[in-house]
Amino acid sequence: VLVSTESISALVELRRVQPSSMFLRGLSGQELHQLAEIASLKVYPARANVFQTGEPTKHFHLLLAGVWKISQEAPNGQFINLAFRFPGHVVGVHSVLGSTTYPFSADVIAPSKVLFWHPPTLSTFMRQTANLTWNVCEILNLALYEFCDRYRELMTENVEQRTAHALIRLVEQLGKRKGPELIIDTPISLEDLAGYAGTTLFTISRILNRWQRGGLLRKNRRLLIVEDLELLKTIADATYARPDTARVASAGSRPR
Amino acid sequence: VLVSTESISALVELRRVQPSSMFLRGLSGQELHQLAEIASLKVYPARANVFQTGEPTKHFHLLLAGVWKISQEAPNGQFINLAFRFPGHVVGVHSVLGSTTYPFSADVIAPSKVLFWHPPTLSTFMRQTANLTWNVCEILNLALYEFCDRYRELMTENVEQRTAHALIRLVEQLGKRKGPELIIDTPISLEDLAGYAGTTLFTISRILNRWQRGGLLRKNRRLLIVEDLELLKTIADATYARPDTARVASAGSRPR
DNA sequence: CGATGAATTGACCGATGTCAAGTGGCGTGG
DNA sequence: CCACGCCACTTGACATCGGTCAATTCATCG
Repeated sequence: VLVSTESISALVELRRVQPSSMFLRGLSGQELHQLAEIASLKVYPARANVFQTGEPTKHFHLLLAGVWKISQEAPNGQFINLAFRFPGHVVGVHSVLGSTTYPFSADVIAPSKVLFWHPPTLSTFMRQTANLTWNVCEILNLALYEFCDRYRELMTENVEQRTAHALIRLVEQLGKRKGPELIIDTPISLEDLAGYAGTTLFTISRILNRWQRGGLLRKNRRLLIVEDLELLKTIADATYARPDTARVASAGSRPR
Repeated sequence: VLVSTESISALVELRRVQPSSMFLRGLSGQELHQLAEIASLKVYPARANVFQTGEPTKHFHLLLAGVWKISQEAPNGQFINLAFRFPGHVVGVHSVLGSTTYPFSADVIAPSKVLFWHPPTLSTFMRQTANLTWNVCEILNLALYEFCDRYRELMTENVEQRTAHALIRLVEQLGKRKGPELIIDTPISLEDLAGYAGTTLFTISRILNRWQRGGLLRKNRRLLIVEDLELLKTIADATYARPDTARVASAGSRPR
């Protein structure tokens, strides 16, 4: 049989990300092979736009390397970051379930490599592959959990707590451990962070600087180093009974 | 073969709700029959609690009649309504995906009838029934869409718009058309509404009364009648450029 | 008809968004 | 290699939405 070089490298990539991908969990070598045959490979530079809200759905993506930002623009122009996507994650699940336009935009934050599929083709394959359908169920279920959590946080927590939660989520996904420190070397703008935490870049700026003065983290334009994850978690869960004033990291901030 | 009376009535109920249930869409008579055999039937009175956050997962539910409220309590005691559930909806999808505790509470708002399944049993059946797994995928996908929308709304819209959206969602599900009016005869407390719109019962009270004075709706303790759905939608989508003052339904409200 | 819980209304105020005016680091082009 | 300009970020002043609490009023049910 004919086997294209593209499907060979696709197979190599699939094997490589399988351990870190819910999408590929439990698939047999045979199934990976079939997936690879209908996949294509592509590379994106940083800052590229992959697709925009409202565009007709062209592809289902599996991220192999890099970081993507999934966002929406509100009618008033404000930007909301629904999620960040990392290697092993999929983007555009809705496409295989019959949705014909993208309900959000995807932008490349760190140079990326992806496999992508033609939705109807993948959809057909999924229907024959019980494992794959099940995996998609689990992915959606997990995403739903996360959104419920973030919805509740947005509704009940103050900006500082939400920012802490946002940072924790980020650190868990792309923080590189180095002794007691966690390093994020993907340059995420304050605006992106704000859109993720549900606030404005002004407020984020104030909070991060306050935390920096308090020794919770260090940062510059392209690096963010969390020095005290425990304190961050304390702030995030600060279950103060009521409109409390004793803010953990505010102690010793600016005099007035 | 032996067929219990319970599984017979379960089958009758399954046939009845099938047209309005995403969960049962496309299932064959044979499959419905098998589902019925492993199902149980139960009735709940209004105000009953079905399960609480954190309880071990006992059942997967399919609502046949009535209305349920799915909620969480925030650490500070505030109540959040994640969703209302109506006939044809399922509750506790996470249980068949291996989750062992309920991440939310379910309470009965209007007297209800449900079919329920033992999660591992249903899980096994689902794995053999591609259609069912696919349906669950679509349900989860839709729920995810809704939460993304509500997340964005919570982040970008003011309370009046969010309240409008909440009311629209309610009316679409349980509004009974009567001429130009839409009647909601399920008594939903202001507190429940507040938890659904992401605000407090005080603010909800003020907004509903303002709308009532503006002729958008009428209400009493147990009935809510939307008289002008179009206006409601206008308020919900009010895409005013910036902190605008010309609020649609505020015109002609209280003198001060 | 009284008790109970739900809803109303007012007064207050604080967290956080908005806007304006810097500041500084980085990359590009001369 | 330096200088310029740009863009991301910072910081302050201010306004305001909507949450909090307290005091009533209202309906419904026994």
